Amino acid sequence: MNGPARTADATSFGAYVRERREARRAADRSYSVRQVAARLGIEPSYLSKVERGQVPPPSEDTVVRLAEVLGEDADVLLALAGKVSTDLKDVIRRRPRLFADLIRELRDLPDRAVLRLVREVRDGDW
Amino acid sequence: MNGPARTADATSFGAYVRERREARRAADRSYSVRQVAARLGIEPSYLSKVERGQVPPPSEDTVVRLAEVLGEDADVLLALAGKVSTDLKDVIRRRPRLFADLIRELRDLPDRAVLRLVREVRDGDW
DNA sequence: ACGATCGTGTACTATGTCGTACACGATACA
DNA sequence: TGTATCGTGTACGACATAGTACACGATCGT
Repeated sequence: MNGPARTADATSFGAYVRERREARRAADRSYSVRQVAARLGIEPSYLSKVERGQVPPPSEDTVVRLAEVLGEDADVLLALAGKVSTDLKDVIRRRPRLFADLIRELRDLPDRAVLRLVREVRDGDW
Repeated sequence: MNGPARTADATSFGAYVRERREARRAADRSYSVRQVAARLGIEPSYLSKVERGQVPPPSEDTVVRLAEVLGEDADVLLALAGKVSTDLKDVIRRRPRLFADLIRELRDLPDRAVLRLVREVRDGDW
């Protein structure tokens, strides 16, 4: 049974979104809770509660739209929401043995090693 | 009233589980629906419905226990269930930019290329 | 033959996810 | 000064998830 320790940190997700939205707002008054909510197609009161961590982070779709509106990286925002993009999960699901092994192998390696791998794959002829 | 819980997932997952359980059963009579369900800590009628794809695949925890009982690979069984292990998701969540990039880079590479990478990481001094 | 075990049908439910609907008082600004 | 916009509180709901509980007739082993 999964305990509550596994739930996403609603507070840090919300705080981050609020901070980013407020930053945008300083330059563009249209980044109010109400108008951003309207762009996302959700209720203002709901976005308000999300930003204050009063409710858990929204669904994947909503988080992705939020990232677009705020000009943030969707994968990072999803991570803060305790989620992983469906298209990444699909990659693993299609070849579970291969990708499960690889990811577990890389789990404890430092950023620079993983980064080196990314570049190697991108530049080499694989 | 049970809704339209009919996915292609449910069918192939269930069929696979049934086939594996029956295979075990040929050598060991204790692999009946009832006794396996008892080992998993679930109701026999539920396992029966799962195997016939009448309900969606069980929770991650239950799928993992099922893999143990049947001697199957948990990641593969989870994949058939349309899921990805929480510990793999955690790896991505901790360094989303790094792992999102890497996985997308590897998405369309052939098995052999990914496998080569796994071995390279495992054997080399990273 | 008959009790133990089998697989499965029907009915029901607790909890989680993902929001909506509307009202209210505060604030901005023309 | 008024009205347009603001953020937020309270209440509620639809649908998904992940099962349980129990009964029934079939079948297996001795």
